[in-house]
Amino acid sequence: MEINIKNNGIELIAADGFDLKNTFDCGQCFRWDEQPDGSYTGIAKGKRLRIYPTDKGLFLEGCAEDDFGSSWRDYFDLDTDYDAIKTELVELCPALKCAADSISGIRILRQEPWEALCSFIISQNNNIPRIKGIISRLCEGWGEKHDGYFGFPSADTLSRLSVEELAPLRAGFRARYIIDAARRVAGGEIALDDMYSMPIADCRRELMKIVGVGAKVAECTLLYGLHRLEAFPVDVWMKKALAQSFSGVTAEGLGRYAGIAQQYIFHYTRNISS
DNA sequence: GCCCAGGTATAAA
DNA sequence: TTTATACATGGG
Repeated sequence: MEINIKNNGIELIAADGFDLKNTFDCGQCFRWDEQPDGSYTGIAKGKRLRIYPTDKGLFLEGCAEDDFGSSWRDYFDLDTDYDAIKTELVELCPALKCAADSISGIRILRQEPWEALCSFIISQNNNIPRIKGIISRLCEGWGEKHDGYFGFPSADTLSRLSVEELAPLRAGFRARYIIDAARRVAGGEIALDDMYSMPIADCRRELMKIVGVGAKVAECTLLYGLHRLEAFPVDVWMKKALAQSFSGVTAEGLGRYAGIAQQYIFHYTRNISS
């Protein structure tokens, strides 16, 4: 990975394996927004960044060299070769080729586990614009304030709130789920940081102890918050697609990168039917 | 107004 | 074990 260090940011050279729209707007994250000029701005790990294409690659505006090394390089998963993963998946399952081509340059971000868990609790039976709105209010209401923006509130902070105090969030029936998750995580009953290496079946069972966390939210947390690429979130659309266009395709059959294949299939089936 | 959203808890069959 | 329904809210 070649980089150019400039005075106001860092340029990634030949970042053709990183498509901004397919990465930020695929439904895996909720704090990145496309701007009118085509750039994306987002907040992660308590830091803010603006990112846009250049003729040579991508420019990370406002990114200091040490922030790149300690945060963004990891967050964008820049040391993983997604093209090689795609090749492996298509060899394993040739039917995936069209689906993979429909979302080229997607990367699975290394989001923080608590933020992912909380975000996907909020996402249930909800639409993306409103999910983003709720998360935005959550951060502005209880997140740590930085220079003009807010970080994602910790489980510890949220664990001290009551459902009533969370009313301004307008999260509806999900408010008590958020509180339950925050209390179990803050209290140490659910050890998210252990889930990077625990057997995935154990992770699923632990996560589903939280009220409001079912199979789908658990898989999303594992895939997007813990970078467990073998996790395989399946919703009703996916079930239909798997039964029709991808019959016989299962998480077990797809192996260690099932979650990436899932993103191919999800995006592909959403596009052809809308 | 109406439909429905990257689901889940709960109660029935 | 599988199938129906309510759930809070608001975007389109």
